Amino acid sequence: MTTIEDVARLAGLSRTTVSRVINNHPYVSKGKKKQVLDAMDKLGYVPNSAARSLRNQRTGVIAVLIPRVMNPFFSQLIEILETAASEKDYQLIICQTQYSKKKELAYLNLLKTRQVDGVILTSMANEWKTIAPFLEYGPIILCNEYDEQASVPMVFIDQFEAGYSATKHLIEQGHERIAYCCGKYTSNVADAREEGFKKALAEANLPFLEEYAFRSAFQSADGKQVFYDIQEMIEKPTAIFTGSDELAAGIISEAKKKGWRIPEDLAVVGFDNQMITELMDPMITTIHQPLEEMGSKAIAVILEKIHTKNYSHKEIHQFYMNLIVRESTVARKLVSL
Amino acid sequence: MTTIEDVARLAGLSRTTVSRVINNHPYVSKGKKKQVLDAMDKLGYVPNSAARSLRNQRTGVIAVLIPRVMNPFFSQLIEILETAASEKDYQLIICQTQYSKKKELAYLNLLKTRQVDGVILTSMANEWKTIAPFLEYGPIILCNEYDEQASVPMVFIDQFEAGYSATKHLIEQGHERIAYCCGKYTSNVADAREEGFKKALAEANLPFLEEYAFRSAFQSADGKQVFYDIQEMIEKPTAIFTGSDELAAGIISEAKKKGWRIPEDLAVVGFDNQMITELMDPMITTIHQPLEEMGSKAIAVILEKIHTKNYSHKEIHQFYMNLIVRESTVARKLVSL
DNA sequence: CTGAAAGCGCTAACAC
DNA sequence: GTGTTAGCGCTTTCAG
Repeated sequence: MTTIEDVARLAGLSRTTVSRVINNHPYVSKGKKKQVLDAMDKLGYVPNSAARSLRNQRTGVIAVLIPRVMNPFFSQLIEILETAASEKDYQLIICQTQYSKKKELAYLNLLKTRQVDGVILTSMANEWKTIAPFLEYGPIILCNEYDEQASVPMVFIDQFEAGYSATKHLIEQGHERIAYCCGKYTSNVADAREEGFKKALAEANLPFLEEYAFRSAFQSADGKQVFYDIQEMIEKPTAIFTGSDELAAGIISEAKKKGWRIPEDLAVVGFDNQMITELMDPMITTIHQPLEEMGSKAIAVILEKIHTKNYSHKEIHQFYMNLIVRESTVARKLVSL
Repeated sequence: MTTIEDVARLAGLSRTTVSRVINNHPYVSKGKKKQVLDAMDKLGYVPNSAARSLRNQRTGVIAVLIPRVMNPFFSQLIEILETAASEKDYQLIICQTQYSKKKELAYLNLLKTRQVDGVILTSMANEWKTIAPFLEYGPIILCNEYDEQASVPMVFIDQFEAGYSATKHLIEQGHERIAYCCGKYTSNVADAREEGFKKALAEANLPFLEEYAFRSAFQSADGKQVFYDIQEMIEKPTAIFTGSDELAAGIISEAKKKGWRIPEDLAVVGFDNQMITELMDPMITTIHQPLEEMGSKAIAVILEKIHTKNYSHKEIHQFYMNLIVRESTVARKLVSL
């Protein structure tokens, strides 16, 4: 392993001067700078990052805690965060919590061990008061999550509005029996959606029926089950609002296999505007989130926190979504193209 | 920040003893061990990982180089690798190369800077001879990729057989004009598939037609374009072998929109057995890879390399895939359930 | 069984 | 402009 010492020796200069060149400090004469650069080049020298971290008390790494990488929504978020971070010369380390409180805490420990400069939580398994103590060791921000209690920056979309506008759209199509189907993992997120859903119903004087509420559906496989449950009902809903596109796709796919027509027999709204919404037949009406903007904002915000070292400060960065109407809610001939 | 020194002071012992407790060394008396543990507990002490890395010359981190996180195949692979690594107390850092040679090299530098103990390449943008020099700094293995030249462990499936069996299946359905559609990014992978494809054709005395070969299609959007190209042909293929399920889904979705019947007008084979194969209508015939096994093997192999420090040694760990026949190649009533 | 001391590779006062 | 030196927090000889 070649060290700064080797470079200094070969260049006939001190470690300090070499260090100054590495870090682009001023006050190094042109000639010596070149000597250093040449020596570094000849030796193929690269600074040891553990030594730098130890010395500088910073790592250049940010941890992103994510429930599951395979969830397309989250993998898209990772991609965006990674791109934004790498522009700022920060590495991301991806940590899968699998919705486990224990794993989440284990990964928050990265902050304590100084393995990372900050943590981005994209979902919260623990309560805020359990997480708060980690703020002593570095910044934590929420991206795609909201918590009333949390005293940190939060980047998220208005889930209430999302639930509201999707439901309103269904009501405008003449539906009166509308089911609600949304996983409860991102706790507060799901709650806000449900509030929006309820508000739209209330405005139209429609009742919220508990038997039409499915609150533990996450993936496409769960969508299948939801469809079976609906199929068993005496008085079936004619439309359903779902918390993710895969869920919607699962319901649609299974419904079609059983001979249901979409949207005539069941109108379905997805969430996230993933690729699959345009591949399915019918194409899925969904909610589009401005993920790119959210991702860039999240990185900008956490870097700012890292630099200012003021971690405990509530900040709201709210974004707006929009409804994209496709065939799964509006009979094909009526879709505006 | 609380250090080992603080713990030692509070426990009334030396740093050495504390270190011994942390690292579970023998020869620490029960009483003193308890004193140390109590002090650590009281201070909420956690060892600084940069200091440990510097001292131990190991980081406990492995880099996974991946073209794009959003590609469901790769995100599935990440999930599996992450799970396997975390069982062994290793962190994964996910690096998106975006198929760029430059980015790939930049990330290989993590090995030089000692930020990671090893690198898993899931795809190669550069030639092996460009990558080889990095072996001086730590182990590199290929997972899901193969290279004749590479002198390192390689974990992959028999892509030749995959291409062969999928094509043979199409031929058995009576097809004589079969198109080939596979992105070329994972260079050797695609080549092997193509060889298998050609062999199956040759065995059936069918010609390989260059105009039926699409070699730069990756995502579902590319699938659309491929379909348009096919639509323009005078003599259209009646079946198509594709390199990914999204590609297949893109083709099917677009074909249906133009009124084609699948598989009657065009039979389609996907690759990877992703979720989407069962959501589409028709469900997609595809190739299933034993990804779990590959991922576990990859982690086991790289950990072994990290420990033995013998990096330059070719090892073949080949896995077998199997064809899953669904509706996109066999008319619905004939699918065996 | 326990501790003193050296040093992993790097950077930043501080002197000159 | 440049060099000397003192650590960052940890582990590991080596000596007792």
